[in-house]
Amino acid sequence: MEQRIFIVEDDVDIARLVRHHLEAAGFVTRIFSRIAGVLSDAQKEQPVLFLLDIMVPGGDGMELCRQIRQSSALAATPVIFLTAKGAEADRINGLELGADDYITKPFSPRELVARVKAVLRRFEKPLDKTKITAGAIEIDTNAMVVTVRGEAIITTATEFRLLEHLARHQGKVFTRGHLLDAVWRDTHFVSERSVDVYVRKLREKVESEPEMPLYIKTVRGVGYRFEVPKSL
Amino acid sequence: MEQRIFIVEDDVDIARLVRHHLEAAGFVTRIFSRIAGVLSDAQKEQPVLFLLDIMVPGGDGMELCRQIRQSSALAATPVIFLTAKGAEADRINGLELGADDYITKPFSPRELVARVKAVLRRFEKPLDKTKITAGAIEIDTNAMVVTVRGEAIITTATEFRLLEHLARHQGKVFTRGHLLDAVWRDTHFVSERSVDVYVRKLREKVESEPEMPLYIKTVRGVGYRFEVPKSL
DNA sequence: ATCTTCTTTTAACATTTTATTAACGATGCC
DNA sequence: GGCATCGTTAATAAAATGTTAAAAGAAGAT
Repeated sequence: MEQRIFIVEDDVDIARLVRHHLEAAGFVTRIFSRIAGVLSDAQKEQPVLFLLDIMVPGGDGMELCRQIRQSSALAATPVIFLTAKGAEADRINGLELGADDYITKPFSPRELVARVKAVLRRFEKPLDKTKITAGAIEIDTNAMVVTVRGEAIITTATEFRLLEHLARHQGKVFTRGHLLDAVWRDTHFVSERSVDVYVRKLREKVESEPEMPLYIKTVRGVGYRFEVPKSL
Repeated sequence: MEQRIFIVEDDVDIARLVRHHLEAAGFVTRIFSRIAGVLSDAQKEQPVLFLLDIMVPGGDGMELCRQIRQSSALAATPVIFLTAKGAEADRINGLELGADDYITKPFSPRELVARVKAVLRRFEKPLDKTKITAGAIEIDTNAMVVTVRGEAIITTATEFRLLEHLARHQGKVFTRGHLLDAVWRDTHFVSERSVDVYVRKLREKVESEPEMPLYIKTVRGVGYRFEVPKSL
């Protein structure tokens, strides 16, 4: 699962250093040396976290943070401030900012990575606490268990997410592209044919006759649709 | 289990930010900008905690705290005061009045969430069931003793907390991150793989066949789930 | 304090499972 | 028929987890 972090920092040396440690920890990073463009790119690339230097040219970090919080697509994305030690740090301490954590320079690589991971952990969405029922299929998102005609079936995490998404929006047709976006973690290098393979796997586990699927229908030229068989 | 927190704070910006961080931490919040209505709504909604600004219009926070303590339905609900910096006197009064903690502004998000969780921990324990039974496993949280198939087993403190947390929420899947947050004291420098090691240790002590665990199941791609074997 | 012992954490390697693609067959549609 | 789309399978690459042991850190005892 690719996790992209946006680093907004004008000091090239610091930015590179931060990038180096975050990438060593498995993150993908993007560096911005000015504020311009950060928001619009973030809408597209959906970073999991922002690391903002408070003193970036072309505006300031706090202002950017406020804008992030006001953008519905990004409001739930955590923000960590990078700040120089001293007086600046005091302002950060204030709640008026909306950052989720702050790191004062100089900082140790270990601490940087630890803080980033800790914040991401806190932001992990709690699993939904719902039961979805569709015909003879029951999906318990809390326990991550699927029951078909009373029997529990075993699914992989991706199969589960795909089934959940289809069943949650039953009746609606999704293109393969939409399913990739909704279900897969990183869609960049994944071919749309993967969806076909997963649909096949789900049909094998969920349908009594995979070749004549009752639940997961294909809509030729478009994609797939989950529906509840009329006979039920 | 949904945990609702009442925020009583007239400064809208602060209230929103507090809400943002608490909700990110998984709590449900309600904001009151005045004291009127807090008590009566609390009777109905049973919040698990109050966050009171000492200086709210329409009365004051201390008075509200006193009323909470006098209401039999709410007397056991913890209260945390939000106070302006340097108001030393307020702290003392607040604690004397029955507040369980106080946070001085400005404060960091991490501190806020940490304090709230700490207070809840303190309050929840005695109220919780002291004995958890799951299949052939018995956990006495009071005595900190675990019994498996009639035999007492010895666990370390961390093992115990992990087992307790899993067993208390049996059937639910937890990510390693959530387990770290819930079970470990300081999560900052701890890798998620530590969870795996502890699961292994618990399986060795709890399962009759650690390689084919019946209680502590792994949910690949997600985390772990505690369940009671069907045969029991 | 110092030493000892127990606990916690990480790091490394082994193992298992899952994700992805590519190739080819089947099917529907004009 | 011919073209595009979908189904199916199996091989391979990639990722997640299991497992162990050793290092680092805490807690207790002397």
